[in-house]
Amino acid sequence: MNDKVRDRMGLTEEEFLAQYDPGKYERPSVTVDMLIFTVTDVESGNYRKLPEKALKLLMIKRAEHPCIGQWALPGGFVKMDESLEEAAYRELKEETGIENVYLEQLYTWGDPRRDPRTRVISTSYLSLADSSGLNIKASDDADDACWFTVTYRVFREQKTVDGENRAIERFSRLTLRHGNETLSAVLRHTLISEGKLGRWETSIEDPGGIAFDHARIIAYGIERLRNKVEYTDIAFSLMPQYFTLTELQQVYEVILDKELLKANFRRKIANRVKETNRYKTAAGHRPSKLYTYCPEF
Amino acid sequence: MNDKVRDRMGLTEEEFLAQYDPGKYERPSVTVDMLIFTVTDVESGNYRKLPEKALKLLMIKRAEHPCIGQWALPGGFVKMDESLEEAAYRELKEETGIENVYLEQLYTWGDPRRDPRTRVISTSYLSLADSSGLNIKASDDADDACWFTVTYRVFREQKTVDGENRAIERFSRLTLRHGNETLSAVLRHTLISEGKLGRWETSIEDPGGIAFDHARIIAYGIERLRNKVEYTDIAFSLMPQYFTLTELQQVYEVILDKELLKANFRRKIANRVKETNRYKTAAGHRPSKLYTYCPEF
DNA sequence: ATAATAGTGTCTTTCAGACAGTATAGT
DNA sequence: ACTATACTGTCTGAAAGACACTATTAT
Repeated sequence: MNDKVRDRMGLTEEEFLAQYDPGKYERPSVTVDMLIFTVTDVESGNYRKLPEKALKLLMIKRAEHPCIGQWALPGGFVKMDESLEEAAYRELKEETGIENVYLEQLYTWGDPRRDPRTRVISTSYLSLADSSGLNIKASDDADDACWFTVTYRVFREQKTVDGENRAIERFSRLTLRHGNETLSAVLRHTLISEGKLGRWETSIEDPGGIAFDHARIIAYGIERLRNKVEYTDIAFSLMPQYFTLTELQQVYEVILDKELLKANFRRKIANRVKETNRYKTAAGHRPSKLYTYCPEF
Repeated sequence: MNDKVRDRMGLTEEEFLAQYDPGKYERPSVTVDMLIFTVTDVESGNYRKLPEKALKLLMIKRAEHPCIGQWALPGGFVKMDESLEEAAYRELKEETGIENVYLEQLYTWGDPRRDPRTRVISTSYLSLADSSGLNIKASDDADDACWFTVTYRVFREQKTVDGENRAIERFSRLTLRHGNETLSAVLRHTLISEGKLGRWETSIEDPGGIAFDHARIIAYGIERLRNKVEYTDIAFSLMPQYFTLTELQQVYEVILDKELLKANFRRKIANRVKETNRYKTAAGHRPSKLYTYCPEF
C-alpha cells in the first residue's frame, strides 16, 4: 500500500528501511522482573487444627554486582527476538520449571538511575502458581532461590487538611521472611494534589536489604493482586484442582490480609465453584467437600 | 554497604561498574505512545437542544516512513536521561501545550516485529484533558495533527461450548472520524482456555489505516478508560472547573457508550461534587446549577 | 463426650436500576 | 402556552455485612 509512496528524501518505504541505521541513538537495556506468588500451608502443632496459609514470593540471591548478596526478583534481559511475554515465560520456566500459569503484565519501571550499571528499563510481570505443582527446584536449591513469606501493611497514616489543600502521607512495611532471614522494607506513599485529581506517589524509604527498586515493585504487585482478587477469579490460579471452600477462603484471606465471614464468602463464590462427590477426610473433625473451579455460569 | 564485597572475579562494586560495558548486548529502542483523550461539544442545529458530546483522540499523520501518510498516536523515543513519565509529559506538552493533566501508564508493547525499522518497545500512556483548556495548536495545525471522534463497540460475538471446553470470539470495531476522513479498524478478541483461567487475546483483524499496532493500543486504552470511569474520579479530569450535572453525565455516557438514568447518576456522584451558586443560563429552557469537583468527603 | 471444623438460614443495611413525578427559563 | 431541560421522590430487587444456628467426624 505504501510501497510506492516516497518521503521527503525521495525514498520508498523499502529503500528507507534498507538505509535505516538503528545504531544512531543510544538505547536502554530492557529486562523483565517476575513476581511469582504462591500460597502454601504452614503446619501447626495441633493435630486437630487446620494448617494456616502463607503468601510466598520467589526471590533470588544476587551472585553478581550490583547489589551482590542482596535478594532480588527473578528476571533477566529481554532477547532481541522474543516478545516481553516470551521473556517472562522463559524466566518463569527457568526459575520454577512450571508452565501454563497465570501471567499478567504489571508495570514498566523506567527511572534512568534505577540500575547503576546502565539505563535499564524493566517490565514487571505478576505470576500466580498453585504450590502443589511447583518444582522443588526453586524451593530447595542451595540458598540462591527461596520462597519468602510476604506481609505488606500500612502502619502509619497522616491526613493533613490545610484550607483547600489536603495531603495524605502513608507508610507501609513490606516484610519478607524465610527461615531466620528477614527483609523489611519501608515505603512512603504521598498524595500529591497537583491538577484536579490527586495522584499517589510512592518512594522507597528503606529498601531493607531488597535489591534495586524491587521493594516498590513488590508492593505494587501486592496492591494489584489485592485489587484483582476482589473482582476476578485469579485466586483460583493459586488453587489445586480439588480444594475445600475453607482452603479457598484462606487464600482470599491471606491475600487480602483480613478475615472474612464464612457464610458470606461462600455465597459470593458459589457460582464460581462446582461441587464434587469427593471429600477431604481431615483430622479430628467433620470432613469437608471438595470443589473445582467452574468459570462463569 | 556492598563497597567491600567482591564478586567471583575479585572486583568490588565500584571496580565492577568501572569496567562494565553496556555495549555488549544489542538493545531495543524504547518509545512512549500517547493516548490523549478529551470530550468536546457537537453542535446541534436546534437552538433549544443541548449540544451532544463526543469523545476525541489526538492522532498525528505520519510524515516519515514507515507507515507514511497513515495516522498514528503521538509519541517518540525516550531519551537516555529521562524517565518514561518525563518522556510522556514532554510529548504531551509538545503536542497539546498543556501541563498538569491526568496521566497514567497503560501497557508496554513488546512484540519484536511491531515496527519494521528495528526492535521498538513502546510504553503507552493514557492522558485526559479538559477541552476548554486545550491549545488550538493540535486542533488546527495544518492537517498533521487532528482530534478524531472515537467509537469502539463489539459488533459480533460467538460463544462455542464444546463439552468441557468453551470458547468465545468477539469482534469489535474502532472508528476514528475527523471531517470526511474515517479510519475503521477491526479487532478480534479470543478467549484462550489454557491453564485454569481463560485468557483474552486480542489481534488486529484490519488496521483500517491506523499505523503500526496503534489500533490495538487505542482499543486497550478505551477499555481501561471505561473500567476506570466506573470506580474512580478520572472523568473529572475531562471537565472544566464549573460544569452542570447534565454535562458530567454526558461525559460518562460518551465514555461508557450507553445512556444513564438521570436520578440514579446524580445520586451516585452526589458526594464527589459541590454545588455553587452560579447558573448556566442555557437556551430555551430552565437554567441549571453549576458544580465543582470535590474530592473524597 | 469433645474439639474443631463443615455448612446453612436469615436479618439488616446499602445501593443500583427503573420510573414517575414536579419545576422553570426562553421563545 | 409550549418545549426542552432541571431536578426530586420512591419502589424494587440484588448484594454485602453481621451473626446465630445446626451437622459431623476422629480421637
